[in-house]
Formats: sequence, structure tokens, C-alpha cells
Amino acid sequence: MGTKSKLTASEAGYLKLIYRVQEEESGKVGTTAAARAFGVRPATVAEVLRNLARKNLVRRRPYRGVELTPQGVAEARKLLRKHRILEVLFVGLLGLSPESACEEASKLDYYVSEELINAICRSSNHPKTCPCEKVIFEDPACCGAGGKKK
Amino acid sequence: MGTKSKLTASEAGYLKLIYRVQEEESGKVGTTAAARAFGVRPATVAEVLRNLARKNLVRRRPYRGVELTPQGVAEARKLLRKHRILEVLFVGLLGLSPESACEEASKLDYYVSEELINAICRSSNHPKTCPCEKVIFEDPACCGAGGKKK
DNA sequence: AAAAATTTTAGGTGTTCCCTAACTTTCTTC
DNA sequence: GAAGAAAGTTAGGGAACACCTAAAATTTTT
Repeated sequence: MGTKSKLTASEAGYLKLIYRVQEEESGKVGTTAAARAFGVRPATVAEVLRNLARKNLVRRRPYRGVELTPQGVAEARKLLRKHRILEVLFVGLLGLSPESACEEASKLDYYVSEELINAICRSSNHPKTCPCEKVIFEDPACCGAGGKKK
Repeated sequence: MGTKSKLTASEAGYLKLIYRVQEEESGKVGTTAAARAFGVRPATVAEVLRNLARKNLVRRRPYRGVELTPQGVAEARKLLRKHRILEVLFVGLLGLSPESACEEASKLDYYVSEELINAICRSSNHPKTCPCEKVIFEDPACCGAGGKKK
């Protein structure tokens, strides 16, 4: 029990945000800030957070904030891997600007299968970073690990 | 009034199916057959069809079947354009088999923006058909029309 | 310590998507 | 052409999602 239920689309959004701000920038995401970022009310954010906690992806200390559990970190990395590999494709092959690439990737990352992402990863030569230099996490199923491509 | 409300994901699925079978193959999609194709009950199909009719995308003659309205045709073509351009990308650039390309495209076509599709279209040199030879409809916003690329 | 800002709960709404049960219409087949 | 089988339809529900407002609790600021 615990890791069974799948993420919903909006939960995925919060997970990505929390990971980016808290794990990558050592910042802190407040409920209100997150609400503004997603264009919803704080109460809505609180609710999603509660659901993420029920799924064991974040730990919540009421009024103090949330932090990702190890499973939450793993899940966020899967999503950000997808997001960033899509960005590589959109900028590198399709010639989008990094900004539109990010926007488009945000709309899709949640829906894209790992198989497709790995196909893109392979055909892009297993990039280590996205167009804005953020790290692309490795997927053992892809090959990345042990690879030498720079 | 009529063309305002957006399609839902499942409505998009039926629209694609109806177009493919009825407009491209001159066949007929029965409620039960559609239900089997989507893994749901016939009653569910009937309901979606009713909603498509409310949105003026199909015309329904109870117990006789549905046919697409001009708006329904336009909408289906937009979706199938996306679907098939994604297939081109997946097969041509990523090396997927036509079958997996189709599967992956089905999961994504509804969510992909027209801008992104047109970027892919451009970078693929405005293909006229998908990997399985089905026509890719043109989008005036892309360039296709009047273009000479074969 | 009061005022301001933030966060959380409680309780609701609308949409989507799916279901079962019961009924109607159409198609078969004798 | 009537009876039974098959296909399609409505009516009525239910669960999950993604929102919201209003009110209460808890920081934080001044």
C-alpha cells in the first residue's frame, strides 16, 4: 500500500513545482505562491497537497510547509526527465524557443509514455541537460547510465 | 452558438473513429462496435454521441446511426492531422514502428497544440501522408497550401 | 498584543466518464 | 409476418477531479 494510485494531471504539476523550487533551488513554495503560479485559490492547493500526502509523495506539517518523500522525489524526477527531454526535442529538432518549448512540454510531459521519452532520448544522444541547462535524470531502462556521451 | 464548447478527451476519440470509418472507409460505426473499441458499455457511447450532437459535431438519427456535421468533419480533421503528424515524427525521426507510433500518437494528439504540430510539420517538410499512407490534412496556418513539397 | 498575512478545513458545485436496468427499435429467421 | 435476438436508447446513479467560498486556525509583522 502507498505507491499504488496514479498521479492526476494537477498533482503532477505541483510535484514538478515543488521539486524545482525545493530540491533544485533550496527555496520554499508557499501555498499562496503555488496558487498564484497555477491560477487557482490557495484552498485548492491545500487540497491537492493533502492528496499528495495521502499518496505518500509529500510529507506535510500543517502551517509549516511540505517536503517530498523519497517516492515523491522519484516521481518528480520521472516527470522532469520527460519534461526536459521534450524540451530538447522541441528546441533541437523543431527549432522552438526555450520558452515555448517549456510551455509545450508542460502541457505534455504528464501524458507521454516512458517508452516514447526513451526513444527521443536515444535519438538525441542521451542529453545530460535541457536547453536551459537543468539536469536530465537518467533512466536505467534507457541506457544513460554507464554511457559516455557528453 | 454551437461551436463554443471544447471537446473532451473521450469525445475526441469518438470523432476520430467516426471520421476514419465513415468518411475514409465508407463504413459504418455501430454503437456496440464503438463500445468494444473503447472498452466501455454501449450506453456510454450513446451518451458521448448525445454530447457530440449537442455540440453540433454529429447529427443523430436514433437507432439509425450518426454522421458528422461539417463542423464535426473539420474537428476530426484537425485531430487526425495532429495524430498523423505525430506519427511521422515518431517513425521518421525516432524510429518507432508504425504500430507503436500510432498508439503513442493516440495518447497525445488531443493534448498537442496546433503550434507544436505545425513546427513538427515544417521540420518534416510538410508531409502529405502518415507512415501508413493516410492523408495529412493541410492547415492554412502552416503553409501546406500552395506549397510545392512532395 | 493587535493587525495582517498565510494556511487549513468544511462544505459545495460542475464536469467527465463510466455504469446498470429497463425499454424501444430494428434485424433475422422460421 | 410474428417471435425472438440483437442493437441502440433513456433514465438514473456514482466516483474522481478540479475548482470554489466562507470561516477558522496559525504564523508573522508591526
